[in-house]
Formats: sequence, structure tokens, C-alpha cells
Amino acid sequence: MTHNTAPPTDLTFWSFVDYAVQKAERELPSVDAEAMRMVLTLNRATSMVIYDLESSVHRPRGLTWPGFRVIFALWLAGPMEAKTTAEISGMSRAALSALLNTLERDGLIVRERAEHDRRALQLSLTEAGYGAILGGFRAHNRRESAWAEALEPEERRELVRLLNKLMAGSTTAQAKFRS
Amino acid sequence: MTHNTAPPTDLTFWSFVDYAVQKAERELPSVDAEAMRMVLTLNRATSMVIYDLESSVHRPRGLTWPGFRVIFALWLAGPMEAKTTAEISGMSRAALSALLNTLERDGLIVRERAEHDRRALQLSLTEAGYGAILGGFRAHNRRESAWAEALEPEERRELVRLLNKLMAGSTTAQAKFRS
DNA sequence: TCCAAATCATCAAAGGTTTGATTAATTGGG
DNA sequence: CCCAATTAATCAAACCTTTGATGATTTGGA
Repeated sequence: MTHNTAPPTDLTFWSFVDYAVQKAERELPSVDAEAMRMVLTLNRATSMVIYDLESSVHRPRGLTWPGFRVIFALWLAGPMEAKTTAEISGMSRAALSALLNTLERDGLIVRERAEHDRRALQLSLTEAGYGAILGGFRAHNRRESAWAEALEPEERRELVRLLNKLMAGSTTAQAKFRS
Repeated sequence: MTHNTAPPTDLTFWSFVDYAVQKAERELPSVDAEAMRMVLTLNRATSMVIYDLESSVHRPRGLTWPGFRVIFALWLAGPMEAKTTAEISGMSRAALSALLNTLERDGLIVRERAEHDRRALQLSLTEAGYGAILGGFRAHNRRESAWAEALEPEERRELVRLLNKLMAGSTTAQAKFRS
């Protein structure tokens, strides 16, 4: 165990990436440092953006981040089966089930049995749910704009392109997906 | 409410971004579509990568994703105060407090009072914790490599540069940070 | 010196996530 | 036509996160 060299005392959420990559290379020479840096940076950037959106926009309005994602999906892809909602909002069916209890209790969505398949659930927004997403999304999008301003338009497109390419690679990488 | 046009029935986690951006523009003409696309894509890509790492590497080894982050930080930045651990692993002090109960119970870390300030907590890895991170991180880094292969080396560097620029902009954007 | 303000950690309540059952409904091959 | 396999949803237990409150310590200025 090589905990001898004292780490800088002023490590921050930002500066930790550089420090970690260098230290890991010394500790474990076989490490893929560039991959490590990429994943670490991706996580940090996303975590910052989401924390800002959730804490400054959605929580004050009574929604959690996952709650927002579901209402948002229902707003845009309109009444649909719960299975689809889970898929496009990126959560497991079990997680959605639990989340729907809260959203239903708060009067934002309605659960109904699907007609063609009595196992399936049909989800739709209530008027209150529609109102919540309209107001919430405007504020949400203003924060998105503020973040986006950090990059030039061309850089934003390039970032999106690279992220899409990364996601497309998940097949080759044999990534595990949420079921 | 304009839920008239039926959404495609084959929406997936991937394809939802394009659909959502277009629909939002029709629904709310004032929307900043490019910012929306950027944040949506950033979230999806990160969510896929983290889900893969957590479910294929860490959970099978008995660690959660947050648990891994803490052990990882302690491995690289050595014995340190809990406050610093929370900062560099990106969680609130309260969240870390709860998480430490599990890690301590599992014998991976040790909590001690700091000598210079009896309010503070000094955290360090146990031998078991050190063993867990060594094995876990190797597997973790192999998955990171697999993901990184989707991009050319130059593209990986550019992605990191853009993400860092985005984070740097959080100051200008007056983002809210975790306390 | 002394006490109010600041700082560190934990607690409590409400919520969301994961994995691994379990229950209900539908499907498809024999 | 019927039953086994599949599929949709929910449940249960264990965990992590958030916000807000509470208990210790330490600090800094009167």
C-alpha cells in the first residue's frame, strides 16, 4: 500500500480528476488513463448539471429529478404505456412503479389499465401534471441555456456528436442495459 | 394541450432525444432546442455508462456506485478528512455520513476522530477496503476502456476538453453546487 | 475571557433505485 | 384447445440522497 506521498490538501471536485489519473498511473501502471479521465470527467460534468437543475428548478417546485423526467416524457410522448415511459425516461419498470405512486398521489398523472392488454398500464398527465411540466420545463430550459452558453454553437454540436458516438459504441462495448 | 399527433410507437431511450427536441419546439416555440439537446444527450450518455459500470462491475462485487466512489477517493487521496472525501467524491456531507455506515459495517473503511479538531472525522481504508478497490478498479477500468474505444484518441481528448469547458462555465451560469 | 457565530457531523423523514421474488394476463406450440 | 413459457406490473428489503434540524467544537471579536 503506497499512501506515502501526501495528496494536495486543496483537492476539489474539479481538480481531483487530474490528481486521480496521475496517481492511478503510478499506482497501477497498466491503467488506461485516457479512458479513466474521460469517464471521470463525463460523470462530474453531468453530476454538476443535474444537481443544478434539480436543486434550483425542480425541487423548489415540488418535483424530484426522476419525477420531472417522467412528467416530461408524458408531456412530449403523450398518453402511453408504462413500459414505454420507463424505457424512454431511462428507469427500470420497478423504479417507475414506485415513482408513479408519488406522482399519482400528488395528482400529476393517472394510471389506467390498457384496453388491448389487461396486464399493461396506460399513463397520462392530469391537468395539474400538464401545468407542472409547462412551468417547470420553461425554467429548466433557461438553466440549460445558461449552461450551454459556456460553449460555442459549434462546440455544442461537436459535444452532442461525440456523446452520440459514445452511446452508439455501447453495442460494441457489450454494455449492460437497464431491463 | 396538443396531444393530437401520435408519437412514434417505437421510441427508445436513444431515439427519444430527437423526438423530444422536435416536439418541444412545436409545443413551445421559445425553447432553446440546442441547449435542450445537449443536456438531454449528456444525461443519457452518462446514465448508460454508469449503469453499465455499476451493474456489471461493482454490484456483483458487493459495492454500490456511491460506495465505489468513496473507496476510490480514499485509495487515491489517502487517509483524509470526511469533509474532503465528500467534496471530491461529489456528495453532500449528510449523504456521506449515511454511506459510511455501510462501508464501515462491511469493514472497508475506518472512521476516527481527527486529532487537530475533535469535530472532524478522519477516514482511511482497511486492508479489505484496499483489496476491494484494487480488484474493483481494474475491472472498472477495463469497462472504461471498452467504452472509450468508441471514439478516436483525438475525439476522446476533445470530449474531455468540451466537458471541462462546460464545467468551467458553471461559474458564469451561476449554477448551484452541492453543499 | 467569554459568548455568539461558524463549522463538522449526524439524525430524521420522505423519496427513488436495485435486485430478486410474486401475481396476473397473454401467447404459442403440441 | 390447453398448459407451459413469456410478459407486465408490483412488492420487499437494503441502500443512497435530499432538505432541514440538532449536537458538539472551535473561532473570533467585544
